[in-house]
Amino acid sequence: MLKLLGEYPCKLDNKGRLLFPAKLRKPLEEVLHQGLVLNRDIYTKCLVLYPQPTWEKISANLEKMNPHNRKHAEFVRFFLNGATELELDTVGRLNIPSHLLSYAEVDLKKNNELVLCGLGQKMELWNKETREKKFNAPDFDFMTLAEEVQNELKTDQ
Amino acid sequence: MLKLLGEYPCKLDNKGRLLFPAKLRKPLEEVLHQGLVLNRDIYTKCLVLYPQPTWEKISANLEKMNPHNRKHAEFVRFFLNGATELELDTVGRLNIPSHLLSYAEVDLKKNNELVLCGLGQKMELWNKETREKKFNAPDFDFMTLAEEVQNELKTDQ
DNA sequence: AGCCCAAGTGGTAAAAAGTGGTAAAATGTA
DNA sequence: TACATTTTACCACTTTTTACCACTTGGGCT
Repeated sequence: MLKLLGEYPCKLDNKGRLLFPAKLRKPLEEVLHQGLVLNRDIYTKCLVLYPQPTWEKISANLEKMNPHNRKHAEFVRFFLNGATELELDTVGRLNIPSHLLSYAEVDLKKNNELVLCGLGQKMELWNKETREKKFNAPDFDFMTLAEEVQNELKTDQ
Repeated sequence: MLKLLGEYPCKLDNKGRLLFPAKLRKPLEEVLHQGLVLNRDIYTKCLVLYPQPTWEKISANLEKMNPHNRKHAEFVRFFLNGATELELDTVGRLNIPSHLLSYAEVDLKKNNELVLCGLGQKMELWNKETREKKFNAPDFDFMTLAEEVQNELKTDQ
């Protein structure tokens, strides 16, 4: 069972390739040869990186959608459009398609600093700047969020 | 059953590694080989160090969250991002990621004195200075806090 | 078609950072 | 005081990262 945790700074080289952090390679050893799938995040301007086993669960869910329901079809279309299969090259670099980079607000000319974050079964890839802005934004109040979520959980039970 | 108690001063070496206090190693003997998880505290600028068994309880709660509820997703994102699995090296040192150090207001260049506190099933790691300021702050009134908490407990029951 | 340029790919070497360990100093204990 | 443990400071080694370089491929132009 994968449990990816933590934040890892990483950079793009001048050709737009991401050097995958060594520390994240270790917990992924088992599954890395099966490849990775990179996709847009649905709700925020970041990318999601799925190890193949996790991606398979996601796909399985998509299969359940009804292709004759227009909403469902539309969702699947959008969702699958961004997804790309990737592999680390021999040196441990990921070649990220430019349309995904731009979705994550990365402009190679301006900044090349990203953050890769573990989220259990998957990872998120953020533009460092975007991420910092998000967490430092005046309306981002983690404490209140935490309280609310905890209370919802309690009453759910 | 773990019951970690007490305050232990400790220091970072020049590489940012924390020398784990010998006195805390003993009560943890049983679980130390299973590893530790370090995370940001939700409500204050300190870090929380969970022995693996405690962390598992926490994770189990996170699993209950609904990934399609944006609030829940946001909470999980922020919470898991900070968490990192750690192990003591052969000499008993903990390698703390720099983004966690800075969350706890530790700047390696300026100060390297921390305090590790036992809190039953978990531990807290504080910047010594931050902690002293907190407890000495004029608006920190432990007696009143205690009264309030006790009363809330009574009415809850 | 042949040539040239640009972009993409794969790789290497040097620099930097991280890791593991040891020896000496300091502290605590019998 | 002498001993044992803990902590500090430092060193050497390994790994990771950075910055380059060179080769291939494909497209456009003459």
